[in-house]
Amino acid sequence: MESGRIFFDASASRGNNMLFLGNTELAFRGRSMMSMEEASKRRPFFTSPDELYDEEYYDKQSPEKKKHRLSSEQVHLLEKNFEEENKLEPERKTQLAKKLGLQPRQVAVWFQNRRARWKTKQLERDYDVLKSSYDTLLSSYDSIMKENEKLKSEVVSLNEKLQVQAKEVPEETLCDKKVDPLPVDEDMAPIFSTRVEDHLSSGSVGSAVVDEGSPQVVVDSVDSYFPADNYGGCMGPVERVQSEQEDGSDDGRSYLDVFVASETENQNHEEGEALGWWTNMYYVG
DNA sequence: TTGTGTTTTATTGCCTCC
DNA sequence: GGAGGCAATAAAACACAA
Repeated sequence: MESGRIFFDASASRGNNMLFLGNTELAFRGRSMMSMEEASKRRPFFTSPDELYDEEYYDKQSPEKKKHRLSSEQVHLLEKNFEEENKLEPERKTQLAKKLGLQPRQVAVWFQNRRARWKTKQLERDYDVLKSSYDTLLSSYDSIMKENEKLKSEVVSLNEKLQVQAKEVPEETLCDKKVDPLPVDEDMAPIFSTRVEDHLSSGSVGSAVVDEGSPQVVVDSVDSYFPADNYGGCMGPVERVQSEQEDGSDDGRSYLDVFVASETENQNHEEGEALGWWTNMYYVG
């Protein structure tokens, strides 16, 4: 066990006058609203709890360290306990403190800080998951756009062929049927120009705002930091990311499903279906 | 050795819950 | 109102490059 010294400010412990009883050395300020510098000049370290009120000691010792690093054994045990349960009930706190030779307050502080570190890490992990899903979606979006362009040019060339044929065949042999070219630009533009828009914002569901031309991603991380009750079990307050619960589309799909829809999906769904044009793609990431 | 960035321990203030 | 949680912050301790 490390034999470091502890500088301890009893005024800062919410009224708990914490005297250090473990096997670490202790310094006691025992006074409120005193700066660290001021205090350390006046209240140097005690080498044992017995010396706590030994006024002579003040004159002999000089302040050295003001913070105590826990030993690796202490940290190990704390980590083990944190893994089991990241919150401390009072009883466990007391037991653990006894075991470690620390003040319950120190154990509580350690858990508090540990939770904060865990949360930071979790946010980083969530960000990574979200980003990779977004990247995947973006590349899918690009390939869809290319495919779309290809199909558009196919339609154009087929129309040209149709018109050529119409000119070649005498009018009376057309059985009174007029051949219209497939609409491409004006009429079909809304269908072809697959601008990815928030599928959920139009029509019956949701109201998310998405960058024009940017795909939208909905992601859930299993161990996400974000509490389900606050963020609908989703990643949380990430811009332009919408949870399933928020959008009301509780369809049982994993949030890792990435949704891409053409802007016309809602308003032209029926028309699209009739034409066989509308596309609705799920990408399972 | 020293300057600098990171990690760890601890404090403070505010908030919520009982 | 007290206890406990969290965010923000301070400051010591540590790591490491120059």
